[in-house]
Formats: sequence, C-alpha cells, structure tokens
Amino acid sequence: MTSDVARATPGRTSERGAATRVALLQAAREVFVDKGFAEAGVTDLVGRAQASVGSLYHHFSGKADLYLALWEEFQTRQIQRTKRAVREARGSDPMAIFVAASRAYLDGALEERELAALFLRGDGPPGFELVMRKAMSAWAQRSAALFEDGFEGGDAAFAVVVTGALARAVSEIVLYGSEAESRRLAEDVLAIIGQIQPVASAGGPSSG
Amino acid sequence: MTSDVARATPGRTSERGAATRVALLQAAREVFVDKGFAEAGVTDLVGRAQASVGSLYHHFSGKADLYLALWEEFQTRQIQRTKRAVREARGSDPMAIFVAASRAYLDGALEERELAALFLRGDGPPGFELVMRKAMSAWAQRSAALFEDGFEGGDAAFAVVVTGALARAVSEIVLYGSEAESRRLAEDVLAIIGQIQPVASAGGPSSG
DNA sequence: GTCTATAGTAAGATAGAC
DNA sequence: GTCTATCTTACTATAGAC
Repeated sequence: MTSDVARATPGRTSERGAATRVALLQAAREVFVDKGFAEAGVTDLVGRAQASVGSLYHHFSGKADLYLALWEEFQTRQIQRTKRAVREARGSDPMAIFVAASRAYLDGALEERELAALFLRGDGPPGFELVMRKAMSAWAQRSAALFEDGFEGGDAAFAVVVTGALARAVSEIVLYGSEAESRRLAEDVLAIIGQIQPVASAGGPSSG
Repeated sequence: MTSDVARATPGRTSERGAATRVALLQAAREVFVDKGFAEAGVTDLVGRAQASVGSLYHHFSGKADLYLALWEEFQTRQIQRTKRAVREARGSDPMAIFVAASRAYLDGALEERELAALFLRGDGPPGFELVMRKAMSAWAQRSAALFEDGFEGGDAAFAVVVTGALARAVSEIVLYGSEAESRRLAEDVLAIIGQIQPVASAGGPSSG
C-alpha cells in the first residue's frame, strides 16, 4: 500500500488525509479513555495525534463528533459480535439465542473494557445518553423479536426486565472488579436471565 | 409570618434569605426541566427566580450545586417513600418486601415525573452520572440485605439483575408513554421481577 | 442579604495563509 | 489538507452601592 515510500508529494491521493483521520481517532480513544470527555481539551487531542486544530475540524465537526465516531465504531463491532453469536446459535430456543447474544455482547465489552467504560462512565457530550438509550432500545426491539413465537405480541415488560438486567450487568462488569470476577459475574447474570419468564400480563397483548 | 407587611426594613431576620433560596430552587426545577442542565444559563435561573446572580452565588456555589440540591431533595423523598413501603410490608417474605419498595419507588418517580426525567435524561453536571450510580448501588446494597436470610452471603448477580431491571423500568416509565401505559408497564415489570430467583452460582458464596 | 456591573478565564470553533 | 492565530461564548468570581 505505502510501498513507494520516497514520494514526498501528496499529489492527488488523500492517503495522508486518511492517515490523519485515523491518528485523530486513535488519539481520541486514548485521551478520552484517560481523561474523559469534559476534561479532554481539543489541544490534548491534536497534541496526541501530532496533528493540528485545523485538521481536527477538517475531518470532524468538533470534539463531540470525534467522540461519537468512536462510539459508532464500537457499536458496529458489538453488533457484528452479537450477530455472529445469533447465527451460531440458530436452531436453539429463543431464550438460548438471546443468552448467546448477551454473552457475546458482554464478552465484547470485556475485550474493549476501557473503551466501553468510557461510554458507560457517563461523561460524554451533551445528549450522548440519549444516543446510547436509543441504541439500547434498538437492541431490545431486536431481542424481543426473538420471542415473538413464544408469546404472542412480544411482552414489553419482559424486554424491559431482561435488557435492563443486561445493561446493568455490562456496567458492573466493565466498571468494577477484576477480569476474573467480571467473567464469573457475567455467567451468573446470564444464568439468572435465562430463567426469567414472562408472566400473565395485566395488560397482555392488545387483542386479548 | 409576613403579617406586618408595611415593614420595609429587612432587619436582622433571614426570612428573606430563606425565601430567595426557595425561589432559586423552584426556578431551577422549572428551568432545568424545561431546558436541561447544559442549555440553562445562570441568567435564566435567576431571571425565573426574580433574583440576581449575586444571590445565587450567595446561597449556592454555582449552577451545578443548585442541580445537586434538587437531586438530593428528590432522593430524600424517594427514600422516605420506600422506607414507608418497607415498614408497611413488614412480616412478608423478602421478595414481597422488595417488590413493595420497588413499587413505591416507581410510584414516586411517576408522581414527580418531570423532575425524575430530568435526572434520567442524562444531561446533568459533569460527574453527575457517578452520583446517581452510587445512589443506585446503595439501593442495591440495602435491597440485597433483604435477602440475606434467603440465600447466604447475598448473591451479587441477583442484585445486579433485579436492580438493573428496576432501573430500566424507571427510565422507561418516566421518559416515555402515557401515565396509564406507564402504570401498567410498572405492574407487569414488578410481576416479572417478583418471580426472579437466584440460581446456583458458578462462584457461589466465598466459603463454598 | 441583595443587587448591578464588570472583569477574568477557559475552551471550543473559525479564518485565511500556505 | 494542514497549519497558526484569532474570535466568541459562557460560566465563574468580585466590587461596591443599597
């Protein structure tokens, strides 16, 4: 890719631009993980990336945008992981599939523990909580769909309970404790979740 | 209290000071609920309270302090509500007590829906997420204590699951849907939570 | 205790040269 | 695309009259 190294003229390729962009993202990952969003200054970010303020604003709309880009890349990886787990669990009963997907999500968060902790710690740009909340709702939607055969209409309360439990487990696992403790806690939580059953709802499915 | 109205001299009573403080808190409640923390300016706050910047800084250390005061008052009310529920459920089995306390918490959040939504929406002062997280941990601790007779040592995973489910239910109930929908969802969630059981843990109590 | 007015400060965002 | 220097905004804090 960069075999013709000697070439000093940027020419018409935007290779250098892409490199700057990547450097900014990598630097943002390190600086944000280290200092959090509010504490990290634009100058810290570009300093670490060996770039300039102008470059940052050329590639991103600002500090918040950089943070968001980091989040979106993480989300993409997590979705890939869970989709793969669902694919591999195909044929099992819905709850087993859900637990497999949850385990994949927990494992991914543990693999990228520091980054996940950044997002879960709470100090993101204004409105970021809402972004995360929507991502979680989307996940809940997809999960609930798994159970549609099991109990007609999909139980909203059931989705709230299992996704709430999972979300809290992710936080607990990423933010506190050693890796070994975290893995055990994850397995215990999954075992409990796997046994949760919807109950006859006060409201039930709309058609009765 | 203010029967001798004509008196224009503030004198040595700090009655007026207290009134200003209350006015600032009430104004903060309204403005923050309306615009969120980041959007609300100090000038908005004192404008609504018909007070001045100087007064705000006399009574509080700043905008964040005002927000924190609002949160602490809310927390106090919620704790009162749940303690009362626990008292009234005395003698029932642990899970019934926990469900009663959870219902009281949900009811309280619903009663003060807009304020609760402010805190759950996510745009608080820097570090506020951590404050809330700690409050939730404290709640989880106290809840877990309820079950200590049931299964020795208290199951960490069990606490994570039930408090996670409850926290998500509060968010869902406060942030979305009509009041009627919310109440039904709350009851459904409580019914599910009430049936959750700890399972034989991979790690179990420390002594084996 | 309360008020208006004003500085101080920090940090994100922009402009325009190269 | 990248850079440096500058602008703008918003909160914090203080001074001094009432």
